Amino acid sequence: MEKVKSMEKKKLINELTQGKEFVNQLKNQIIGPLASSEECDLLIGKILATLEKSLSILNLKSLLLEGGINNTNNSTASCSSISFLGSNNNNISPKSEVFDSSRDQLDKNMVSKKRKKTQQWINQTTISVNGLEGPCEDGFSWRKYGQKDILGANHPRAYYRCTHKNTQGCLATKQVQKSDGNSTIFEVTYKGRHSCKVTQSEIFSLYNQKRQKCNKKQEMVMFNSASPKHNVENFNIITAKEEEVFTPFPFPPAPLHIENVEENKFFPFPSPIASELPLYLSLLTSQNEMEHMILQSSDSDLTELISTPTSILNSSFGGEGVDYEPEITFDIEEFFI
DNA sequence: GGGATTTGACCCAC
DNA sequence: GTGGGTCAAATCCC
Repeated sequence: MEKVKSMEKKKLINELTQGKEFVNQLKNQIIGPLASSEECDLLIGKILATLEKSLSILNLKSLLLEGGINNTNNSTASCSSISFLGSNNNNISPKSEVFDSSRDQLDKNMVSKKRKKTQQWINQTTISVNGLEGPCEDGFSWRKYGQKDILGANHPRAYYRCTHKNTQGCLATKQVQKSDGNSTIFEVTYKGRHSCKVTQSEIFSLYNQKRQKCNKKQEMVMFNSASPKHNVENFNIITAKEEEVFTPFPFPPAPLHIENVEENKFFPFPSPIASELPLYLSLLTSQNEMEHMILQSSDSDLTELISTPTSILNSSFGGEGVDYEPEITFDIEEFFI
């Protein structure tokens, strides 16, 4: 058993190390003047493969440790956290085939009599942008389709869906609501996964547009960290995404979030929200730290690392309270297709 | 004029 | 019946 654990750990470290290397290469490709789309595609494929393997290992591990089903640590959606919420409070990895197939296996074994709801993946994030009117763009194109006063909430909740819903049938949606406690904090919940195709050039174009737009509105604090006017307290969102995310990147997340579990390209970070490529890369390079922690950690520590990776991401953002769940997955494809 | 936002009405799960 | 989510017509904005 110990041997298996050790092998697992080594495999994980190896995969993460490879992923990090690929990201660095990709970063150089993107930043470099001679970036070729073919090379970028190749690297992206490699990155996805390594991350997928890593996630598979993590998901299997967490599945074994938590019993697979109802592996909740009740960490849903605390303020300044990014998490996926499964239906019935099952915090299940949205897109992990490994996890889901394993869960299915367990379902078969346990013959759950509970009726399953349609899986819905929520990437909940919190953004705090002092002095700003709202959260920054997350790299996806959203259209507001509704707003509701929520019982017990001081601020209304705004509903957004992907602009490509009609043209491409993209079902990604997000909800944005100001925090009751702190009106400078926006709680963004991503649902569904982006199925729309956004080309790489579109992403960068969008990225630049958003950047300019946000600079105009003094919204892009993340790019103006030197400005004393702006302070991002809990910029969990890597406005990528989202988005989704998720997300998921809402990441995860983006972009991230998700009813379709059929795809197997994941990204272990929150929010599809994720939309700022540099931040993604920054996050990815934090694997170095993760790797370091894993190396130093005992097996139980690894579990803790998975369930409370706050410190890892914190270092990347220089902020506080960035949590993500082990189940969080992110379809990086959404950002690079 | 076309796309985005607003907002009241409607739907549906609980 | 209630509250959250979505629809769609009206309106706004570029």
